Amino acid sequence: MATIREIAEKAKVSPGTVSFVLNGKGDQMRISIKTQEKILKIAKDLGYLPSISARRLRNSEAINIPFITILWTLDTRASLISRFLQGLQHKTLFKSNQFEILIQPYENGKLSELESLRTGNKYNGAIIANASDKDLQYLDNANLKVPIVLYQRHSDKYSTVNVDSKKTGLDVASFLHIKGIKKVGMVIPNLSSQAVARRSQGFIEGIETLGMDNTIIKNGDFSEKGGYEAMEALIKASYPLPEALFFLSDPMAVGAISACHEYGVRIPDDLKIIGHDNDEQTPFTTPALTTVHLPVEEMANACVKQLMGQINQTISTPSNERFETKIIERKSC
Amino acid sequence: MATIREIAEKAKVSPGTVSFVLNGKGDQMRISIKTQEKILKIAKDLGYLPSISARRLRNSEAINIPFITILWTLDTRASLISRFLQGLQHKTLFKSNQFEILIQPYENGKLSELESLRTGNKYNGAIIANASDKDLQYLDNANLKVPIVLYQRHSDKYSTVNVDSKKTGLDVASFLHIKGIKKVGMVIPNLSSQAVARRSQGFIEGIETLGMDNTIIKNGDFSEKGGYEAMEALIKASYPLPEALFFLSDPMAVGAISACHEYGVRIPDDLKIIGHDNDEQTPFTTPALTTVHLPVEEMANACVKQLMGQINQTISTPSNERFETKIIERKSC
DNA sequence: TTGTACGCGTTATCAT
DNA sequence: ATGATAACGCGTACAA
Repeated sequence: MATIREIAEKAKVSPGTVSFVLNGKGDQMRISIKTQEKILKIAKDLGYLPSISARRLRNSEAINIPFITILWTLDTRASLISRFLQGLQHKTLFKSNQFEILIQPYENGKLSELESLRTGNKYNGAIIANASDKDLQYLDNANLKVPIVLYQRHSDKYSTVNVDSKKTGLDVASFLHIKGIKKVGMVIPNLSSQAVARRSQGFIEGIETLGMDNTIIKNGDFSEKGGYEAMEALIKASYPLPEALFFLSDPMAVGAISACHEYGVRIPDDLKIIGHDNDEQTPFTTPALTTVHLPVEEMANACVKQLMGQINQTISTPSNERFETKIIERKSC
Repeated sequence: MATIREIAEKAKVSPGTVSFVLNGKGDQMRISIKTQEKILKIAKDLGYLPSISARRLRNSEAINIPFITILWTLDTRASLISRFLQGLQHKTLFKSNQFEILIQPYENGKLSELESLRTGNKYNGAIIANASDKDLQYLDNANLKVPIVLYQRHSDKYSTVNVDSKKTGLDVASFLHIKGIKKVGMVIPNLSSQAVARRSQGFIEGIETLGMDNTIIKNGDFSEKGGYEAMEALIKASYPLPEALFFLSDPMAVGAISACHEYGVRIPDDLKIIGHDNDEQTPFTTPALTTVHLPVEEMANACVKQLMGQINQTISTPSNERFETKIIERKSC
């Protein structure tokens, strides 16, 4: 709140003197001890906070490096952000110092409350990681000042980096069909997500086209715990288990495997399980988890490249970059 | 690189006009279409990048909010950063908008190359997540302009948020001793980390004091893969397995469990396993992993609070805040 | 020690 | 109808 000029006024010295003292150059500039102490005390009393913006503005003999922000919701799966950042580590994107990364959390559905997207006074571009349908609707009507890239979402207005989630669902259905499976199920985390919705839709469509039986289970939590509880409920229910279950996130599948061990359900003999994401831990479950590889790291890279292109004005029309998912067959299915 | 004034010069208009046009207020301000197009073209040709610093400086009728940066090495375990950020989500730290989070990666051992710690022109304070011994040595002699907090490290010069890693090692040794175990082993990731070194040291000391046998295995990788490979090598070696193994990270323990299943080593009957961190997945391994709970989330909070205190100048002397680890007993040991 | 110009974008006031 | 001028925000550094 307090500025150097305010401090200068109170201390009856010039702004320059205050700057020198606060930067530890007091002795070097031969400012008297008394003055220095006075200045330091006033700064402390006023809770002086140096303005980074002013410093940057002034000191930037260096180049003006763009700020990129990652907008992610507080309920985003933890592993996403870490894989996302890991993706940026490679390809020397980070090391090249072409941009700075800012993390901006926001509440699901409240993207509209983020003034900074409209004023553009916090970053040069934004990657929006997990927009809910409500947020997407806001974006469709909004007039933003900064370029954005949507991760794992579709849009006609903005650039996106995405996979064909519907195709993924179809692929999984087909994968199960080829194995001769007739009765299948899907466990869906209970959240408003375009990707999850399309994946489910594709799966259901595939199931129906291929003439298989389907059970859908909704569960509130995409974590290990959610998967465990969904699996437990299924086991305890009176009707028999399907032959295979598709979990829409790997942590859920991991939780489910645990529940199966607990209740004596053998995988893959009694029940086959397939997850989604190809998280780092999945080759090491018992049995190793068959899952859908989501190229998060590559997509993270693509997001940054897209965004940098827009920021540098070398890209002007929104593009939809699409990556391929791939089923990684291991032991669980 | 290019500024509004440069564009103005080339377009033979005033800076204000350029600003209006680039912000989409051209029509509103009744700037002629031709002028607008000219300005936009020049801006594009020059690759104009708005200076966020200048915007912030100008627009901040709002308060000056401190920037906090998280300095993390490119080889930091991925789960750390995600649990760290998760920790900040709670306690409404994030939501309160008291600060902004910047992510700054750096190469292990090259903290000294980060100019921003000395110039203070990028952030008001830094949390250093995984300083190597070399980095700590640099910090000990350095004269920084911004306050810092060290996570999981000890220092007499700076504030730290830490656990007693040596005590953790002792605790684990004692825990195993109480179970009547005589022959134990420890699998250590091969990296220069104060925390890992102290944990090992405590464990070895405990083992010796309690008169147990010890085997130490060094492995290059703290991931699931590293644990799997270490375990595989142990199983294939000619000498018999110890009764219990202490893995210095949970992912390693998860990998080891997988290897045990693969080779028919029964846990906990043939071999007991204890991990470290209490990562989210550990209750869901088979058998559930006994591990040491590291309160990452609480520590993350403490880091921010410490740092904010220093930034606001309400805290001036470095403090060492210490948290407790706790053994979470499950089925694997 | 002081005075002051500077870095850059914004915007209210003023001028054809 | 079209646009110019200049003050401002805040810390820094050079000349005096």
